[in-house]
Amino acid sequence: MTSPDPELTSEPDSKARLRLWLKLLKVTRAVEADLREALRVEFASTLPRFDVMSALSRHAEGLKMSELSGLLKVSNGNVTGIVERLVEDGIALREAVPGDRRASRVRLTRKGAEEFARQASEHEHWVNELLGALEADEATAMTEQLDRIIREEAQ
Amino acid sequence: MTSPDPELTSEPDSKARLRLWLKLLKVTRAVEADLREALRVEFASTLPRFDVMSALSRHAEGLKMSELSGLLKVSNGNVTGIVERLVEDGIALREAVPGDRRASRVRLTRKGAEEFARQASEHEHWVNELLGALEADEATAMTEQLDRIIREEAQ
DNA sequence: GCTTAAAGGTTTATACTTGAAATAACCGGC
DNA sequence: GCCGGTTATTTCAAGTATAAACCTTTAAGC
Repeated sequence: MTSPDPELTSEPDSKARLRLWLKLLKVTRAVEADLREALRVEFASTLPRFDVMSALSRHAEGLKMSELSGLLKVSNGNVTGIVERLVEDGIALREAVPGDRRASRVRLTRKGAEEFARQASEHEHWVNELLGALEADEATAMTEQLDRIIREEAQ
Repeated sequence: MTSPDPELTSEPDSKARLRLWLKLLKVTRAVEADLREALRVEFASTLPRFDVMSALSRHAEGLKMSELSGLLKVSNGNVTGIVERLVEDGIALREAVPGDRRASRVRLTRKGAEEFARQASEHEHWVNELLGALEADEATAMTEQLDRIIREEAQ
């Protein structure tokens, strides 16, 4: 178990980070796939819809389209279609913004809020199972490390 | 800094895992967005194409469509379209599998292999910068923790 | 040989995603 | 009041993604 000769084995740190990236991608995709499947089976819904509903539920007063796309970090044109379908399904509604005829404010309907409450509860349960390999304190520590990546990038 | 009264503050572990999941998603999406942008600007390519090329480069003998979709964990019909475009661009080619007229084997052309070599080198460099907030040993430790999630899930 | 089941792929319908272009409304100065 | 630039949003084209239906081909029983 001696430390190997650095001259012979020194591997650039970039390899360790590359492996981490590939593993991050793998975990995220695997968990996403499970969540998507669960949403589909249990609620006949999708992950993007859940994400939009989640953002709206945290802002009962409603969000402008651009605020929504900003929060979710997706393109502007993207939310147009998702909100469109949510409105068709009676989950969300759009209201005019007084004083600005360009913008509209999106918020959950009562039905949408109730529906999200049900889904969010199940969602938390699913995530808890999927990430159950980590103890709560490990999860918290990893969250903080990941936060450093976010902050470094933001600059 | 005393430990708070558990009766009042005890928060289920599921909240810690949920926060971790949201952060995982945030980091992965942020890094993916940067990599996609870089691939687009530098090589006029996309992440899915890079992923397929990467898988093919690790299997010079070629891969069947189903092997490819299995490795990348994407749907079967998905790779059909991506490979189609790679073939159009002279990056990949399909050959018949002797003894099985259903299957075909996909592999990189010489041009494709050269192109991938260039892209992979840059890719590693980008990832190294994007995850630079973590030291190599931290990255390695996190990779192992993530691996536990994968293994638990696989059961 | 014939039937049936399974495997390998493509096609289809639908949804999500991006970046870029288009549309419309606002806002400042003049 | 008009002009030019900015802002809010939608539309568009192309690509990515899934699940489900479908078509061949292969393999297994009998």
